[in-house]
Amino acid sequence: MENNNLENKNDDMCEVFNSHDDVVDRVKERIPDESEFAELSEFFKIFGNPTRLKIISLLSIEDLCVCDICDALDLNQTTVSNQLRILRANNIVKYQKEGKMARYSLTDLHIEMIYKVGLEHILE
Amino acid sequence: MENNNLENKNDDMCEVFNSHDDVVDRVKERIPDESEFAELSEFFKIFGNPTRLKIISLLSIEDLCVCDICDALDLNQTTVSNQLRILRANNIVKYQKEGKMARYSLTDLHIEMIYKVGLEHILE
DNA sequence: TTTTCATATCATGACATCGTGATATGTTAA
DNA sequence: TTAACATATCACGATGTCATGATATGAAAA
Repeated sequence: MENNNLENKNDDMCEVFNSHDDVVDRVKERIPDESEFAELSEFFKIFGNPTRLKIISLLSIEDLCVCDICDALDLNQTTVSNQLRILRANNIVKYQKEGKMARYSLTDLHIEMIYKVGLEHILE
Repeated sequence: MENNNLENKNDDMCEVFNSHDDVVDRVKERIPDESEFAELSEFFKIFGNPTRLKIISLLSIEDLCVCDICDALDLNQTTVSNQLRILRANNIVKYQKEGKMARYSLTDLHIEMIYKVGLEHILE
């Protein structure tokens, strides 16, 4: 079917090599589905903000309470709290209450890996 | 200086343990500077879009020309070309011209690693 | 109880990003 | 040449995200 040289696609691009249909069919089978790309892009969006990256960076060194994060980054409490909420909602940080304090930490090693590989990439 | 019990910070948070000043000083020293966070967040922003992730996903399987990407993802050419430009500008894909075609590939293994660790994270 | 402190949530205006139509560029074929 | 094709760029309206001020919650101290 794919080498039928009169069989056309909807659009009119790239008919130069008819092997392309094979390539396209082959790679289409091997990628995740729509909903996984949606979820994954939401996940990576979280890393796309300097404030959140700073928080991730701090927590990759040690667990901290909200006020220490504010202090270390010189950011106001609303900003930090809002970003922590987003980080929490996306399963990137977790926390435990200790009296009136909330001690935050990274959810798992994936987070640290992604952060570090990214940093390596831009520094090379 | 940091244990002076009358020395206050600008805001009035978290004076419960005076050990916190030490913690803050310690972690502050170990994080990248402002410009690196800015650059890194721009880098990760690129992963925060499903269309770009799909392109990255395809190219992690094999190198492809623009029209094959359009075809495999069922996206119009403008969309793909625009996203490829962004991917190129952020050093995530590279390409070589072959006649009128442009064959795209991932810049390096960092990209594939980040993509795959992210996928692993959301699938667990 | 009242106050203070640590943190969370809500609302909002400034700004960024998305997909896409229109159009340009550059290459090959006729 | 001219036509067809593969790809790139521009412009723009719709939508999303950001930091922050105002305010709420809830725990411990007074």
